[in-house]
Parts: sequence; structure tokens; C-alpha cells
Amino acid sequence: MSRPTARVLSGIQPSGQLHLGNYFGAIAQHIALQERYPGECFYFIADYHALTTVRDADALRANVHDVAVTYLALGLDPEKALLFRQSDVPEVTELAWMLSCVTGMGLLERAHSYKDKVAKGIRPSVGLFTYPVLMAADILIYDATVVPVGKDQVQHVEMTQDMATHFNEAFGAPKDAPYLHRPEVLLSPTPYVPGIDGNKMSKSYGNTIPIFASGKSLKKIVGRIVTDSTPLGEPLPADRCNVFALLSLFLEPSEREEVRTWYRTGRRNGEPFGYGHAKKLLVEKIEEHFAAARARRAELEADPDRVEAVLRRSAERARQVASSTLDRCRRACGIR
RNA sequence: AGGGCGUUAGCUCAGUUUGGUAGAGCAGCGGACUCCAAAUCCGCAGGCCGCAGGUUCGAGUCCUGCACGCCCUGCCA
Repeated sequence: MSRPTARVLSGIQPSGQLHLGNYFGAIAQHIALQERYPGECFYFIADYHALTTVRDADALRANVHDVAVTYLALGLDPEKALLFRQSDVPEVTELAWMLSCVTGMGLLERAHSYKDKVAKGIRPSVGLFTYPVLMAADILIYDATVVPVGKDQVQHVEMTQDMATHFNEAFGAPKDAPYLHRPEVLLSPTPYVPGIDGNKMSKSYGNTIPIFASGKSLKKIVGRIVTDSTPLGEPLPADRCNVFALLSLFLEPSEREEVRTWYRTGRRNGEPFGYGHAKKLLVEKIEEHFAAARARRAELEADPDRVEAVLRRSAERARQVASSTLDRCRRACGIR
């Protein structure tokens, strides 16, 4: 069996309200890729993975639904990309077990994200420790060739490559017909998205700007973005400004240079230009950028069955691919 | 597996000796100030006191069981 067709695979954690960091770091990429690999983008909502942290059944269900709504509102086209619940393809857990049996403890003990969490004082469950195995199963079960990830996830994809090879070698796959195919990393061009406190925007820092924040609540959040204490009318350091960094994400290069000029001179059209004005502009840009998506989101919220139907239809196709891979692996190791 | 210690607000902990209206700091939220923030000031909110029984007029506090965590010892290899 030759290398399968190009196929993109990525997962999204349903661990809370999606924010601008998620959008620019992953979601926008995912949606763009559906044009480059139409029909071959597999995106799953990682509810099994979420169990490593979430302890609230209703919240998990709500978050999964919210991720689906958000993706569809932002332009995910179910004709070009699959969007399904990880747990709707339970075959993946069986493959994860098989992989765990060909994976050394040392490989997992070396995982950065695991070590970081333990160092931060998180008490690890077995599930947290074996997280990369489930992730490998997620990728390998769909014969994915392209895995778009940020820098922090590269190691996990490399571990996936290792596990694929270990499995193939352990069960004597012919060189030209591996049971599992080594995926490639597609390093996403992740721009730096600062949170309102200046650290990287992340749910765990509590410094996020939700994608669909708007009106008064958005003004409040943007208002709280940390700035330095440059007095009004004096030059502002654009390159060290969180507001400018966020603003840049929404601006064309030419617009960005214009704003940079306002920062450099501390003036706009002869009037003093300060952080307050920059924040007002940011609010406008955010509202404008997501206006259409916000409207679609409202429609989808009113029609949960439609969202559910997309998830189910996607899962059906994903499951076909998954059972075929699983069947191959079962035979390979003697389970069938 | 046995023993010791621990479990109280989002976080760090006090309150257990002597049973009597659950507290502090930090974080959070609101307001003042500021072009906006920060800092500062004012204010607010925050809790099945791990779970389940028991004693008592009354249990965060005493007794029993259980769960989870850390440490020591043992067992297995």
C-alpha cells in the first residue's frame, strides 16, 4: 500500500471559551487549509483529551457544542472539512492501547508538556502521562499526512512518528506497506498573541479576549490591556505595546504602518494619539472582523440540531477511515 | 500493605489546644483617578470547611469509616 493521499488532521480542546489566541494560533489556519486540501481536512473536538482536566459533564458537553458552533460560524465548510467529536470514533482508544504497548516509558517521560505541567505542580493522572499516545492514535488512525501545529506541539508529532515506526517494526510491516504512516509536521505560522496582561494569551493565565466578545464587555476587556505610562501626545513604543501587537493581527500591512506612524509621533491627524485611542481602534477592528461570524453564530445557536448533524455526518466518514486502519492494525498484531 | 501528617474562598494559609455567628493575604469584580492601563484610594463579592456517619442543645473543631495527597517503613521484583 502506498502513501495515502494528503490529509490534514488537527484536534481542538473543548476546554472553554475560544479566544483570539486560539483563533490566530489555530482556527484561522484550520479554516484556510480546507481550501488547500478540500475534502481531506479532519478536525476533531478532543473530548477524550479534555477528560484529563475537565470534571464537569454538563460543561464538557456545552464546550464541545460551543467549539463546533464557533468553527462553523468562523467559516468551516462541512463540504470541505470534517468536524467531529473525538469520542464519536471510539476506535481511536483501541489504537491508543496498541500504541501504548509499543511505546517505552522513556519516550513519554521526555515529553516537554508533561514535564512542564508536573513542574508547575499539577498532579498527573495516568491519562495526562499517556496523552501523547492518544494523540498519536488520533493522527495515525486517519492516515494523516499533514499535522498543523504550533511549536509547542511539534514534539508530540515527532513522538507520533516514533510510535508509527515502532508499531510497524514490532509487527514486521513490509517496508513499502507500513501499517501506520508517519505524518509530517506543518509548522503553523503562529503570530505572537499577547493576553491582556502582556503574557501569551492563554486560558490558564486568565488573560484572554473571547472571539465573540462585543459591546460593553469587549470595551472593558480591551480597556484592561496593560500599557506603559507614556503621557498622552508623546511617542509610543509600538514594538513593546500589547495593544499594537493585537491590532497588527487585524490590519493590512499598509494600515499597520500607518498606525505605527501614529505611535512613533504620538499624534494622529495633528491630534494627540494615546493608548486609549489605540484601544478604541482595537475594539472596532475586533467587532468588524468578527461581525459576519457573530451573525452566523447567532443563527447556529438557534439551531443546535444543524450543528449536531454536521458533527454526526463528519463522524460517519471519519469512522470509516478509522475502522479500516484499526482493522489493519488488529490483523498486524494478531488481535484478528 | 502498615504508620505519620495533610485536605477550609480561584491560590497560599490561619482558625482544631479549650465545641458557641467561618477569617486574612494575594488574585478577581465594581467605582474614583488616568488618553487607556499600571500604581494608589474606596467598595463588593466570594465557601457542601474532602465525603459519609456518630456524639452534642450546638461540630471546621471531638469520635468512626472512606477517598485523595505527601512522607517513612514494609512487601513484590
